[in-house]
Amino acid sequence: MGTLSLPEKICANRKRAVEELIKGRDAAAQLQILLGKSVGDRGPVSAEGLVVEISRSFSDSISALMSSCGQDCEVCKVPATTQVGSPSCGDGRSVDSGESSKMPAAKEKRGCYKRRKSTSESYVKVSTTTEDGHAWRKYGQKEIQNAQFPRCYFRCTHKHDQGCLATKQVQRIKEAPHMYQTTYFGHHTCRPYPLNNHPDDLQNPSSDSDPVDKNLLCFGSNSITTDEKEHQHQYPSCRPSSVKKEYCGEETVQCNNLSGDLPAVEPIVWPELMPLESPSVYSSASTSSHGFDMDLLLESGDFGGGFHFDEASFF
DNA sequence: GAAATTTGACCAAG
DNA sequence: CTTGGTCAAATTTC
Repeated sequence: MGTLSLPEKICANRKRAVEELIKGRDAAAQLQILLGKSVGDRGPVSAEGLVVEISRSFSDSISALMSSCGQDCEVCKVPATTQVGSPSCGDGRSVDSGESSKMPAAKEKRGCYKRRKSTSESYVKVSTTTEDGHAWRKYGQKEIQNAQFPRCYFRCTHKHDQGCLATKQVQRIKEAPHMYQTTYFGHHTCRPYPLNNHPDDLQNPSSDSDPVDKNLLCFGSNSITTDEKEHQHQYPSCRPSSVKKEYCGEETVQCNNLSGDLPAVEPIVWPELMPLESPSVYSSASTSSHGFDMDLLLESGDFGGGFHFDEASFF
């Protein structure tokens, strides 16, 4: 250490990151294929092993990238374009007063908002459930081109009473209809529910807890540090008591209390997320390697319930 | 009656 | 022009 100049060190780290990402990608592709097979048809490679490999590769690459740039590294900053929580997104209403000048009377018109840029701060979670411990309110649904299932749009229930701008989009995955891809935008600034209000729960978010954190990879939002993520998910309620109707299902993964006795994998299913047509024919994995992109699939059911995903292996 | 969901319309981005 | 994200009135649920 110390023998390399800074540019050399950055280059080396970058190379390492690329290698790790490639491995991760390949492992993810294999896992994707595996998940498309029946349980008894897995061949020599176990899904469990692949997940571990994926996790390790991604965390290695992340750490490599993190270590290769200082805090001022431009690459690691949030894209300057859109920042969730800014007046231009989250809630489209509060949009862009400059542009509203061409609007008659702001509030009269519907759809007066600015569309979120794809580069805005977001992260994706793929799970058999859409439960995440927060209370959401559905505000829209849309048929998406080339998607078998409609996409549902949710915003934080506390948008109005607490001004929480968090939103999410839920879409069933065409290649795996029992899985949901949930894209989160913005941070929860609300205090969801005083359920069991353990002060520890509120003040010590690191108490491992967050079902989301354990399983998601953050993309696009390079600005979300671990601390921020912990803050943003500091209410790790795994219990449906905190949830409204939309959380009638069960948590299948990543609860802090899921030590062993996992519930049967039975995803929450909104009727509107049901297939528009029978998903009897899955697309071949080769056509969809981009569909999952970097999303990490973790389904407890595939791990026989005994597999505990260790956060430590992640970061 | 209040709160949540549904659904058609509106509008911006591409 | 097409597609996707959001709004808000109407409807449903509790």
